[in-house]
Amino acid sequence: MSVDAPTFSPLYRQIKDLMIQALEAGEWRPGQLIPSEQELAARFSVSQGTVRKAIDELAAENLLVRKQGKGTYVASHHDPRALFRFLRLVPMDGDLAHPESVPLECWRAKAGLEAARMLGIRQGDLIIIVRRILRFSGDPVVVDEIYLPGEIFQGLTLEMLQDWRGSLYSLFETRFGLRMIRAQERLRAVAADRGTAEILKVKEGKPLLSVERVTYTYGDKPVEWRRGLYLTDDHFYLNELN
Amino acid sequence: MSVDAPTFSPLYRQIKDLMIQALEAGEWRPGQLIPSEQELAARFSVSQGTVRKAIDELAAENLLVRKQGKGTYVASHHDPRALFRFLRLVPMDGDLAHPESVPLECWRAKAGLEAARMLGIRQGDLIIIVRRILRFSGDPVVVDEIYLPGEIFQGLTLEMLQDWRGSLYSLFETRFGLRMIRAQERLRAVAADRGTAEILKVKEGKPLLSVERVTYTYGDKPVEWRRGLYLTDDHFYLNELN
DNA sequence: AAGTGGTCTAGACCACTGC
DNA sequence: CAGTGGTCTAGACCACTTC
Repeated sequence: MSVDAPTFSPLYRQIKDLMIQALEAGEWRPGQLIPSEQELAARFSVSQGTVRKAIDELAAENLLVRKQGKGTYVASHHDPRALFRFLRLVPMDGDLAHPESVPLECWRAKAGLEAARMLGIRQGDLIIIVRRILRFSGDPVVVDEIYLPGEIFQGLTLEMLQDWRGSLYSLFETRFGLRMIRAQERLRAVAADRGTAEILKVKEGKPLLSVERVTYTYGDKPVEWRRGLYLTDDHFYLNELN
Repeated sequence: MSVDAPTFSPLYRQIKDLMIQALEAGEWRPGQLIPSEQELAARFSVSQGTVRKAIDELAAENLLVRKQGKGTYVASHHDPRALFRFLRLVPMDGDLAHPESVPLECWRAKAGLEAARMLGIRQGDLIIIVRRILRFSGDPVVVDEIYLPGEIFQGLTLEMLQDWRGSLYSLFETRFGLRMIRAQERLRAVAADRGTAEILKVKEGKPLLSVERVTYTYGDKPVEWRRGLYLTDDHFYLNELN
């Protein structure tokens, strides 16, 4: 009853893997221009069309960004368009104001059973926990609790978070060389506990949208686990089903 | 300050549009095999590679399904894999039992302001409303209220819904020739009202996940508006962010 | 004008399916 | 074996950006 391993890997996929290695190794950094298709074709000794197909897939996975006439760039969370790739919360009245992140706390702890499982580390390993709120045009709408593996995020402090202008992930990218590739979210409806209710200025028991997210970097390695509680009176979570 | 219309449309995209027309006109029906790439290349007087790129995009949009060695098929909601394309609710304990749909009511009404706006019809136009529940291994988990334009769904009855084995969309496909292409969902957390609470066997005020969905057919035409209330004690809404 | 990605073609060969 | 989609190549030309 053994299942055969895939016995055939097309050339363009091998090239793609080589390019992922180059990205992972930091040879090409976020925001930078990578070599032209012609150069890559020469480097890997394949035709331009083959490199092209590899880049096509990497662009579809949001690892690279093509710009006609200019070249191909490594995707970066500094790009303002990247912000809403993971944040699906939208104001009900087309108000496009960017949310403002307000870090509240940042402390060290030992990983419990659940955090360890979600982050792929051992129970008892050092983790860093961040609490922050997200405000839309001044009003607190989201309370986030973010669990990070201590090994990767050594040196992260509340000050660092508070001083940073930009998204969390753009900070992670520049300070820790971490690229967030994809994420998985599990949504449920829950009742607001006392503390959360106070922060969001609602009554205890208020229905909130609970969003648990595990975020992965290269090689499907989990590097962030967070739980957000969203107040959905004036906002909703928008999801496109294709 | 005028914005230029896209002044250039590549050949493969024109071919793609022609193929969408063939799908829309019913020349190729769900589940059927379409002509081979060679035949299509001859029919449209382009190279196979150009047809290929058109099909690539249609396959990426889930309108077509390629099967190596066999040919290219028109996607169908009869395909069991299609079921979970739109239903993102997953049991917390990897229980893969398929949900069971239980239609409760089906009646005619005139479209109110909101239904008319969502369905792109005029206020007062005939609509059909369906109420049903979804059960996972016997337990009611979802209450759906579904609004359909009367013009398209003439003749839909509760009996028809109850007799049907399979998903709603597969019924719509065979009985009304309607292909659901994509959908948009807006999620919020709400408190259970009296009636819903009774059906789901929970207390009034229980936090529920409200899922509003607008579903589109060819040409981005909305043809269904539904609101579901999901009980998320033993299930969650799973979303992949890529 | 030079360099980039984007399109289009034609042909060869590979992998998979069904007869 | 023939027919299908899948891969790979080489070359020509187009559209966009920059100098």
